[in-house]
Amino acid sequence: MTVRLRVAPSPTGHLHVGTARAALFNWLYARHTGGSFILRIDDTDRERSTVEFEEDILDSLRWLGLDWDEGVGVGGPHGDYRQSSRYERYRDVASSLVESGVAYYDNRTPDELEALRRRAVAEKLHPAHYIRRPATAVTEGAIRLSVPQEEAVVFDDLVRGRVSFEARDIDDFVILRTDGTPTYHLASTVDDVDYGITHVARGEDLLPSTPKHIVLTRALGASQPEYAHLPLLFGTDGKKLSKRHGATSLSLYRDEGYLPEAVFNYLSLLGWSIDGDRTIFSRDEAVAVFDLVDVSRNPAVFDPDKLAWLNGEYIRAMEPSDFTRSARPHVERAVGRQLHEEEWAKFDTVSALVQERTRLLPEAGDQVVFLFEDFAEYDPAAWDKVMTKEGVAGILSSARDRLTKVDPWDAGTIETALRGMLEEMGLGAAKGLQPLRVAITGSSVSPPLFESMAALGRDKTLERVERAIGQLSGTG
RNA sequence: GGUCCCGUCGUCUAGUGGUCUAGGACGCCGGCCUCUCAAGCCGGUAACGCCGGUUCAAAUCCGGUCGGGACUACCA
Repeated sequence: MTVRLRVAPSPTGHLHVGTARAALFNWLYARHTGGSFILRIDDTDRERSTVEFEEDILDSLRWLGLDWDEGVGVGGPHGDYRQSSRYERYRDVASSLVESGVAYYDNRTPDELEALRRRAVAEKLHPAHYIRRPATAVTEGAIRLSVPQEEAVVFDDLVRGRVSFEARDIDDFVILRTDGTPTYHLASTVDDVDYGITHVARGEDLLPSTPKHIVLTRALGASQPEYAHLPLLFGTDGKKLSKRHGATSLSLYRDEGYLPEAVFNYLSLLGWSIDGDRTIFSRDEAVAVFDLVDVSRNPAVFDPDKLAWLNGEYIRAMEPSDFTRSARPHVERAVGRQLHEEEWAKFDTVSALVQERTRLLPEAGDQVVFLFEDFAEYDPAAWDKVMTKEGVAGILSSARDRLTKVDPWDAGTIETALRGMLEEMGLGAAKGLQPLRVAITGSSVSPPLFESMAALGRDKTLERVERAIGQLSGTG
């Protein structure tokens, strides 16, 4: 039998990194086994579901490189793979379960149900203890599944091993609401059965719901899928990852210039490892060895620092031309306007230098703004640290004189001239060059100086050296 | 409270009775290199929650304990 897995996000928000990680593991296992990966959209919450979020989810999945074989957007033998299209199917299933006697109508009010729960708790019983089929049958209201009380529900979870729930702890849960809409348990289970899902790999938060799904699956006369409950993702405070922890939507990472390969690699490391000592590996390498049984049981803390480091590794590994192209939007964003061809040519001359110094693409922009716009003011800390020292004015004016004569204007010639100056003045490179860096970039941190000057051009370079001299003498 | 899950460096993890005075990675600290910053290289920091038991031998098996988490809806 071929393996079939699915991911079933709700379009009530952007694709969450936790959902993305679950999708990733499903995808890895499908690809590893040569099975199918299916995208279903669980949009039964009509109030909060939007087409924009659905689009965002599809885009994010594609961006991550998780292609699906069936489902929303690509079709397949099971309709459009949206739960909102299957209400009739869910109602039919619920009524037939009532007919066969394994489900029943319940028109008790929330207050009555609450009273039953309180009573059970007061008697130190499971809250669900008294929520069972009422003595007298009714023919309206919500529909509950009658959970068989004889035996425990036991299953072998691929990541957790044997898990067991006492039947008496499983309440007769609602499968169809009074308004005729399905609950998550019904819709999800019916879909898994109808779509022939063989492996359900999802977040551990659904572990307590699994016995319900198993009981329902049996009631439907279907065979039970394998379950794999993946460890949850936590924020740095040890709590389930949520909005409070900052960036939790995948599209945000895309917009902030993370590389999909890096995010893929990082996410795969959360709860899984390819072996004892490799951290960086390709999709194909992961596909080759991935197995759900190797997934870790403990929750993983999402560490933005490590993701950033990994992203830097991937950026440095890029083809220089790919980097240049990827960096462009970020450069324009940092500069605050579009650049023309001549300016791009300048950027190209320092692109490789910038690439080595970039972890996150937006940093590439920050490093080169000085090439295209005059900075408004010097970084105060940089100025205090390097420009207030003895002899700085002399360095600047001497450099100005030398730079005026540099010909041709390229990094090598500039370096020769400036190093000649350093030697003549008896200055160390660090001491003699930092003032020039601050003068032309406004900052004490920048790409290498000679290349920066070469890209900036002679006129601008001299202009900025003059500006610094003026500032020093108090007339700037 | 109840049910269930989890417990190796700050973090992600390797480890399935001896090869573990516990390995790799991020971070952090120090050094080298160096025009700054990165990168690179070298070195360092730091963990088997605790208590019992089984065994010649336990991070690995068992029990208990403590701690954390998820769930506990006519949300998903």
